[in-house]
Amino acid sequence: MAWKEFRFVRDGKAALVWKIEQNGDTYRTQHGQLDGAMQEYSDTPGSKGLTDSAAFITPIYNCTFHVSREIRKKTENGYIEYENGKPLTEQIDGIDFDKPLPKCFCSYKPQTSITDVALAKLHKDKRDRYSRKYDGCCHVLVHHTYGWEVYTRRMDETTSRFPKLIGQLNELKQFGKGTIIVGELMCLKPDGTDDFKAISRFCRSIPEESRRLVKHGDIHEPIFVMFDTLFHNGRDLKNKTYDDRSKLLKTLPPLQSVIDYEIATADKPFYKNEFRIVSVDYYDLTPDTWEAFAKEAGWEGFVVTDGLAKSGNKFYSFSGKAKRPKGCHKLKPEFTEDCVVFAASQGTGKRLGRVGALWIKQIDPNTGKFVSYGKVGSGFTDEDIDFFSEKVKELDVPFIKNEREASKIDMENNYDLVIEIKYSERQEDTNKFRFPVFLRLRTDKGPKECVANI
DNA sequence: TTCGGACTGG
DNA sequence: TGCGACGTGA
DNA sequence: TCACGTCGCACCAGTCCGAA
Repeated sequence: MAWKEFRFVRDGKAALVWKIEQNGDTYRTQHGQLDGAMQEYSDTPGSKGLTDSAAFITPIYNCTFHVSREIRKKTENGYIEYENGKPLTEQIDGIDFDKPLPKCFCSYKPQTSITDVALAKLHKDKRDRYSRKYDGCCHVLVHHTYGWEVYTRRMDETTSRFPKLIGQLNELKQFGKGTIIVGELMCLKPDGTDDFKAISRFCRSIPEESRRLVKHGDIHEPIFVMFDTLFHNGRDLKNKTYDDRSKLLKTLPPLQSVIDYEIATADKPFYKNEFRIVSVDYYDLTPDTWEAFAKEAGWEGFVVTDGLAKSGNKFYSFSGKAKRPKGCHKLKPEFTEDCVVFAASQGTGKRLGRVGALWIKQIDPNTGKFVSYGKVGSGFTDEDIDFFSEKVKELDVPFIKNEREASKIDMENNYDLVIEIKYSERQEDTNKFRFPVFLRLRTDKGPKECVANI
């Protein structure tokens, strides 16, 4: 079968090329820059469902499904199909407020970290601005020529979930047509910490169900916390400084000012009024104080931004992927703990035939017994993967696929395999790690020393 | 009723 | 959400 | 040589949907 070719043209840089070819039950992709070296990957998805059942899908049919899904993904990220070096359609590179935003539009994101040196310099120059980082769902508000619309981060139009929000947006005269605002949709617990579960449930349910959840009081009406303005009254703000842009946000009350903890009860909202559009909270912090402050409050962390930074071409993109401009960084407290490996999962793709992830357990301090706290698959180098693939073979560590198989394993049987991981927090009910990352092997520690810090 | 795949969001 | 691998170009 | 950009692979929790 012939290759299908797609390209993504960039300003002042070589175009990106992506090709895909299906051969029976296997497909290959190639990617790289135009006229540059290409990297190749291939996959054989295999069949799906039980043989002889109505749902059985042949390997070839399943492969075709995977291929069309890959093509859809690339198309949604702004790639255009090419034939004989000619584009079949036109690539999107601007915003038309008469139309819905394209799927490939994407706002910038903060960089995942900042070095101590860089942060110290920002502070010394008095350019560091600290805003709280929220744990909600990122959304984009757009004032089209035909009114306000709400979009998810992936540019799915979701306005019908937010009748109240739209009504309130229409009263904000400072944001005219041709405005794009990015922010976080939030639910709060009575103690003021972020309720990610609640907002997640609201955003994932079908719109009618979302509204029903609010009506029945299962979830409070979400609040929208603005953290930046990309376009204002038709003007692109990519060459404005952060301080300039934040003047717009400061025309709204910050989140903290609309909450009254005194009136909060388990089932009663604790907002001072009905208004659900606020600005981020700014804090007067320093490189030495932010971490303790965040841990004490139980918050995700902060975003530190250079007040004089301009984002330029990294302000937004039409590639479906967030750019990370200079001068905007996350500050997240980090936690590390030791865990015992009790099983492994088979890898796929480039980890095929090797270990994909390690299942980890710790001693629950309340019962003194070992409990599974999930698995870790990130943070491994290629050498680490080779090392652990050998090690699990040597120690005869079982391979398992899911939690059900994990529950059949005798947790009190220990392999002498202790690793240190870092994570951002533990999940609320299960105490499993959220975003676990492998750090290093601990040969100096024994299984009995791995007690969960909960 | 239960389970797994597809998908999304972090 | 996280990370590492890889190719490219300053 | 190193920074940057892109890609691919891994995590947990949740909803929806269809099949067993």
